Amino acid sequence: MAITLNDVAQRAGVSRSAVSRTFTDGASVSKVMRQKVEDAAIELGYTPNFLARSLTTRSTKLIGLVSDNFHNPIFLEVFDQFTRGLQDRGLRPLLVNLSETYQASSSLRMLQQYSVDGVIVASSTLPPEVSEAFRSAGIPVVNSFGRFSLTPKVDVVGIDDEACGQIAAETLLARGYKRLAFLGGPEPATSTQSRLRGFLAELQRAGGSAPDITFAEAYSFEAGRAEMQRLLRETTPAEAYFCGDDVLSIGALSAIRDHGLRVPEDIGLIGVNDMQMSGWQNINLTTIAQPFAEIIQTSIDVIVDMLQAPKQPAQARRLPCRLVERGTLRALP
Amino acid sequence: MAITLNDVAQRAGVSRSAVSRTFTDGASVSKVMRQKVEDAAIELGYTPNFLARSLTTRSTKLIGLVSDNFHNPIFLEVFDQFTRGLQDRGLRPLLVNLSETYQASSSLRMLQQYSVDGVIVASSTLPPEVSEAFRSAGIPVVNSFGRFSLTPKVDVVGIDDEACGQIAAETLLARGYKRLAFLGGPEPATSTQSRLRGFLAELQRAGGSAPDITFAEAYSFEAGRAEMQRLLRETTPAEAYFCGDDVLSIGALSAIRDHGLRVPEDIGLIGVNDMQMSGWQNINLTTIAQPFAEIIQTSIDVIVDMLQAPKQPAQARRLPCRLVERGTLRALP
DNA sequence: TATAGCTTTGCAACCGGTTGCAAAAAGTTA
DNA sequence: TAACTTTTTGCAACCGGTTGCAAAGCTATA
Repeated sequence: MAITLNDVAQRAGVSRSAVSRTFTDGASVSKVMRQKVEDAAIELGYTPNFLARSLTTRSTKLIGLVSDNFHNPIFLEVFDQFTRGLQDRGLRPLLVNLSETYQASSSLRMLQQYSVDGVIVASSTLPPEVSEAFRSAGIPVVNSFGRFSLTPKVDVVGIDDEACGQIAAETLLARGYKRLAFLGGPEPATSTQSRLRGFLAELQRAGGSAPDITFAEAYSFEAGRAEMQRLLRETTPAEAYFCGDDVLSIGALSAIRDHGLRVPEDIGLIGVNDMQMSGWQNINLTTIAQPFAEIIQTSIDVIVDMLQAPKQPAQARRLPCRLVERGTLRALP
Repeated sequence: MAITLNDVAQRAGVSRSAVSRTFTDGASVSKVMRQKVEDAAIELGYTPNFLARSLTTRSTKLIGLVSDNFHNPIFLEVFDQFTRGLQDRGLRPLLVNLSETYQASSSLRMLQQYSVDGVIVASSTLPPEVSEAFRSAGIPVVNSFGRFSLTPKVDVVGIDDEACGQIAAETLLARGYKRLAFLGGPEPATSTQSRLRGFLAELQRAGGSAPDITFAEAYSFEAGRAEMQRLLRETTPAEAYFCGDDVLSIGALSAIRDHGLRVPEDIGLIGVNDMQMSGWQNINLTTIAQPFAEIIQTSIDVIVDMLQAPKQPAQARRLPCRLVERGTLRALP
């Protein structure tokens, strides 16, 4: 069915090697030979088979892109940028959806079977063991949006969660808020814990009073809304909430407004992520932006470097966040 | 580096074929042979190389998943379901982002080079030529969310756009709206045109008056907002708008509210899609739901069937939409 | 126990490429 | 033109598997 090297060789009246060399850059072929081969190839509509090639070259240009986050709208932007970035470098994303029905271990075996050149684990919630399994199987791996560590077992590119908490505290204090609260993402997540730590540290440093601390069940609208509803029902609300992420904030926002209170007049909110939707005028959320583009670009750079020179010591990179001021906090005095 | 068939054969003291047969179902191996091989395989940590296998079996289990829609939040749900559905059937999605920088033709060549078993084009906006190119290259292809045709060149699974327009008209008329308007997606898209056709036909049938007709630049919040702002500025607004999709509706909604008007009291809105966000309480959009799960499931079924029995005549499937009533239309009288 | 029939196994060729090596061709220099 | 380099080319082995075929091993039957 498909046209192969042999067909082209025969057609052009040359050896198989000649054809192969024409399609491998850096190989030695004379002008006239190249011409003959290319003519035949075009005539037959030949394209080399990458997978057959990979058997000898040991490079498939396939990159496993594994994630468990197919619900937070921010990840559509993430996938967009990853796929484009990889494509631009001639790499192909093999997408793995690590939902509960699909075991992490079987994804390792699967990606091994497809001889992926590397793996990008794009998730802030998957346990580090997932990434580590790839590394110990000898597959280059980078954990995007992973947690920072001074002694990482795997390359990590993420944000500085503590600094993020610190920015939140600074921002809220600067606007004169006194009774603050932390409405975190899932409690066990270390990103949640790190942000809380940075938040508390800055409050203490600046002499602010201790905040209320609660956690939502998940990074989702419903979870944010439910937790805020509970808070409004069962507690005296704080003046301002530092929320685990934007989608959580939007859930909280809807609960507050439904409860008849106004944002930012009665309650202030600040999120994390700066997803596209947060800039929509009907949401207009003040938030701490993650540098998505840089994280993704860096992750790809790291993987590409590993393809050339494998097994450097693992390194964790922290990229800075920045405040994006919109309409859910009162103005600076 | 990696463990191969040879290593296992040697370890187990059997022929290469024996090992191969142990790992191909339906092949003939005795119990004791299987035991020997499996022991050796486990000992060495062997997994067969799918790509080498594909060379002879002519099946990679790779499915190209190509889309150009990495901005509409609905597509995260789409990717989620596609990846899971494919995984469940042992297929692997090779993701292709067909943004403008990446030519459709080069994606065909690329997917050919990787010998994908089939291709799913998940897009309502890509021209049919994209899918057709795959088919004429002999690659099984299905166009999900594509436009219906009585004589399709390619298998299509989508919604009945005309029926969708009809539902919108019926719904608005039933609620007593008189001055209706159509705020479509990009004008050239045939889905837009079909919905408009269905909308107009039903209005005419029911004796409604002719609606205002305008189009947004894209399926995006900004485009919906901009177009609605223009309408509010330059025209007398209609009583209710049938919008091209949900994200467009949300943009329009924000423009209306910013303009000091209320929804649904002053202006009614109905969208298309029923994305998750449309159910959020702070949006609460009345909309016409696309049966995403069914479209995706059917698309996968179609592709899987084609893998078994290639080259049936192409068929276009239309799945029904249904109204989801929320809060952006006034109640039934 | 000999024979027929079925199952299991190994050999060797093949899938579609790449690549080391040596022979052939082309280009230099004297 | 001869001798020496350098470049180009084809051969054959290899990448990691599968598979048709025939030989070997078993089981069942007479």
